[in-house]
Amino acid sequence: MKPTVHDIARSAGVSLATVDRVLNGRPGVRHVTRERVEQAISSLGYVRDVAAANLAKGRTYSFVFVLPNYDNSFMIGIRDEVHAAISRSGAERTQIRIVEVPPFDAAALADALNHIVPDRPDGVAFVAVEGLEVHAAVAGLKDAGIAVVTLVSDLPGSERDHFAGIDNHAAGRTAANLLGRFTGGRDGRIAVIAGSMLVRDHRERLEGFLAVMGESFARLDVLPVMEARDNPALTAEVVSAALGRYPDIIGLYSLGAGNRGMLHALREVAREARPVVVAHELTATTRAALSHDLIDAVLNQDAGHEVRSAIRVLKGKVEGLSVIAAQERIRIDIFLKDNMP
Amino acid sequence: MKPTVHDIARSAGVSLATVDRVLNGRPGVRHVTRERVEQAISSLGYVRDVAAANLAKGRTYSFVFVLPNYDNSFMIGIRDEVHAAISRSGAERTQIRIVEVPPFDAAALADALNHIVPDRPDGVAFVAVEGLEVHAAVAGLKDAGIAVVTLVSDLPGSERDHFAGIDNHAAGRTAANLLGRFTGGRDGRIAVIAGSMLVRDHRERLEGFLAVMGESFARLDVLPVMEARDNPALTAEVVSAALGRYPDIIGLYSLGAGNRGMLHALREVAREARPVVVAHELTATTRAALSHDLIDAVLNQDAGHEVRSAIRVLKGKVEGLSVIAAQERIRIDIFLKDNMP
DNA sequence: CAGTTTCTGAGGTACGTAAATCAGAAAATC
DNA sequence: GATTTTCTGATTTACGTACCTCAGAAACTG
Repeated sequence: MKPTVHDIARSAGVSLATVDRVLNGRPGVRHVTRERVEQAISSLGYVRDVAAANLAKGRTYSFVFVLPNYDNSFMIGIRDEVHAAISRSGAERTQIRIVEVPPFDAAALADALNHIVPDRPDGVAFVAVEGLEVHAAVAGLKDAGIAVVTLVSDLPGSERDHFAGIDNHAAGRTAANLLGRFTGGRDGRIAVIAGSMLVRDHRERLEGFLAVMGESFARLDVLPVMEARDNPALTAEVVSAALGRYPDIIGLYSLGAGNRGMLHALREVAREARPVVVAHELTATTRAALSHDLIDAVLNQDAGHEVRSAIRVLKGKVEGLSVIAAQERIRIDIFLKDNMP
Repeated sequence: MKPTVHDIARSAGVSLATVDRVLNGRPGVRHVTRERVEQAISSLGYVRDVAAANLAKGRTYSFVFVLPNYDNSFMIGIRDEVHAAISRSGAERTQIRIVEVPPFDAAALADALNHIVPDRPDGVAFVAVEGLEVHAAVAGLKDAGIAVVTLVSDLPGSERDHFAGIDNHAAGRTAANLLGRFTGGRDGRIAVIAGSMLVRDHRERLEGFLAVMGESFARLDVLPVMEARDNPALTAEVVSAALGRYPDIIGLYSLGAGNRGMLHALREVAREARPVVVAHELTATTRAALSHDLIDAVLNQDAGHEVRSAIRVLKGKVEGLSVIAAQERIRIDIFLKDNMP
């Protein structure tokens, strides 16, 4: 059956201690001996029994999740999922801590990350905000040998090990494709409402959206993006104003988290005059709007999947294991009212 | 830190052996003592360390996957995923065996399931075909204490523990919704091509499709479903004939696995006269067709997710553990050319 | 060649649980 | 009251790995 360290020791003609030294990269093994052991390992197809190893080590992985204390439904969902993971953590030999930081604040985020280093956790997951200080903080974490994963929002060019989130550019393209087709050949204007162009996700979504609009739906006239900082009242106002000013708005793309406000504005429009609406993130709000035909499609990233994936990847990094790539790719879910989960 | 059996023994004032008897339902414990131990377990919040337990037991889970030797891309994908799981199984204390059966053959499937019982595996996953003998076979497996999961195609009303697959009714509804909207207000006919109405998945998809077509898109005239047993040549012929006979076909729903044949027929139609096409399962074929605008949307069930989910659920059943419901729900993925993974 | 350093082997303990054996206590039976 | 049965406790071994100590061998150093 499955070969053990004992089998390797016997096969290589060395003692168990030497095998252990080779396996765990400890010093005190001559080069030739090390090679003999490695030869035996690969020829027997030995794989370390992670469960037994963890038991022996008594190791519990310690991870820190740095999350913005931003109270939109999606971020609340992320926090809930982390808490769910924490409640399961007993059985999974993981200890997870949440650190909250103010949203959209690179300095505060970098500060929080820097403060984590002395605790020497095994891994850190955080929602990235762009900024040189954040890049530096990531480098600091990596220098301390801490695994780093970005969550929801990425930090390309940094030393992070992995990004657990969606391709926002592709999400924007998908939104454009849906909106273009759902408007069904009619001409008209398209309004885009965003939170802030300072946030990478929103910017990327817009880029993708505009690209496809230009390529495939030239008949549609995309209005300049409206930024309303995901604030419900402001969003409602801005959307209302746009709909009033341009009666030929036949499509609306809400790429941020301002859905509540947007819906408020939409309800004031007569049913048959309502534009086609594509929004992001399946929450109680968007779910209800989907079933009442106020929103036509919702693009979603599965918060549970993202959080679980981040944890799996962190564990994998710590153990030096490979991950199942397909399992860790976060999909851009499209929900119509008929395929809501 | 995490309480162990030793802590419980101490807290309940009994020996380790007694705790073990209670934990593993072994006889030889007085009622009052058992209660004292259970009290200690719940008050300390003890959870058994599954890794340590498996190590001690030396247990390896043995599962059997019963799959049709049906060579469409999707089933090949399922088999590949099972093989991938097998190759990982060393590290996961699982031993997985594949049994192949002829497709759409209830008697052969039941026979295969019955033959598995004497091997006494811990769990069985199979692609269901309807039939009384299959229900009986499932009952036989359950009587033998074997966990049973249906994969891709369900067997409602049977004693199976879980279904790892999508809601095909909802998939059909989603297809109708997409097709209805993508045809953009135009009138015309819709053609539906299926494998066989004898297969539950196909039947359910059609039901859902027709329901939404009737509810929301009365302007579209759905032609009687064409069955071509997922045979490429036959499918091509049937689709070609339909497109020739009804020039006003503006939408096509391929709910089975006959995509290759359907695409062959579609390529003979001038680009601008092509209908809107919704198909199932993201394979190399449909993926290419999506990027070349031959297919407009693909509904997909993630084979990898289904297989991994089936294994997780089987393990959970054997261990008497609960599963993360959200993680085990197989989504109906919608892929446009922009959000293909 | 004695002394030092580097390598290797042997052996043990530990992790948390399962499972077995054996002995003693309590309860039931004769 | 002696015997049997049922319950309970104590103790031990095992699973596969990690990690520690100690001793001795081999290889270098001066």
